[in-house]
Amino acid sequence: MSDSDQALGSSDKAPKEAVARAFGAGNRARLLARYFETAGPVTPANAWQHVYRLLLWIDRTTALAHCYESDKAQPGRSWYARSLAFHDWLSQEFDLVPAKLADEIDWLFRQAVKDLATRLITGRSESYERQREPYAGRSFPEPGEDPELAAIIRETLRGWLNPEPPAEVIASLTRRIHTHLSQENKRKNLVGEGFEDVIAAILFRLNFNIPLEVKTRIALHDLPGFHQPAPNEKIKKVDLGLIQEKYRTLATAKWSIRADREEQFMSDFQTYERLEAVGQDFAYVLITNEFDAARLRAACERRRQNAPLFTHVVHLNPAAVNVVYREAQSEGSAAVRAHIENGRLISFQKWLSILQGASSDS
DNA sequence: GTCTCGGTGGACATGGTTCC
DNA sequence: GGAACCATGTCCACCGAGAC
Repeated sequence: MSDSDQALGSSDKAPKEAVARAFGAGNRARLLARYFETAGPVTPANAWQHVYRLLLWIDRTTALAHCYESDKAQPGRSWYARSLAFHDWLSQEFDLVPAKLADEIDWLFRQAVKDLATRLITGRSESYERQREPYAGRSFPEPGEDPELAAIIRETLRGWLNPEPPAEVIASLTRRIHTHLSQENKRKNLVGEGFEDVIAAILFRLNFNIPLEVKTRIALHDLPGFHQPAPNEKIKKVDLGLIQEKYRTLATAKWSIRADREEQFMSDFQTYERLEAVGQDFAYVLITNEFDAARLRAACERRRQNAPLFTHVVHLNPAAVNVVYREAQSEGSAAVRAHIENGRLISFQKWLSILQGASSDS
């Protein structure tokens, strides 16, 4: 357990219902409440750090903070240099040596994985034993057994293993390796709705000149001033619905952006516009941690009729984007730098300050 | 002409939630 | 309990530009 784990009280025992869905909304809410109990004050200036401490992770293949797809970030490829720059910048921001950054981020996932491990240990003895009972005594392989991996382990460590470990020890080791690697696949679930939850948790802890109501994953028609959809029409949900007196902000939170998701932005907005019921403006905001210049540029420049599609395009920290592209000469990177400079791509801090009613930098 | 590299986007895997 | 849907990252193929 790292120092930060101890500081944040990770020894709390997870309730059964939370452990049953370690990555579900209930357990996320429980873990977030625990994190913020001891995480210190939340301000617009440090909000991005809380998001990174909770959600950002280390790419296992590069051992660097993740800022782009793993296959593009392998040593020798262009995003490896950018990942190094990002890792270096973040380590400095957190006042850490680069090797220690891993201990200070990814808190939510690491805690959820602990709860998942609890479930696996306690849950296997019941259903697992029942399922295997008809095949008992017939030499069926155990889950996680991997003869090829076992052979690699034996071959690599042959000179250091005397005597050679028993087969069941090697099998136990391969099972642990498989479990460790498969956990990474579960991260997607946490980064998805977890990003919305973390933003909401931060908003709950800030003060606003005009009181702010925050709703996550709310049906559009449950926000004030929007019609119900037609009976045969699917209910439209909003990642984050914010209400300040009569002003409504519909925010879409995407940790990263893909082309297919870009298409959704326009169709979502068209639905919001069509179902708007009171003839008043609403804000449409994109909050992201995307680093790809082309995707950020597209989000900044996308238009509907005669206006930008998004009222604000918000990046967790545009300074990190500048660091990543500091040596890039491409048209896309130049466009993104220009969008940061002219205020089209704003920081999470800036957006929170706008919501607080202090539109100047704070 | 061939190779390498960066950019792009479709297909897919995984797991949570909702609905029936 | 299962199907459908939604979220994400990864895998993979393709394309175009530039170097040789």
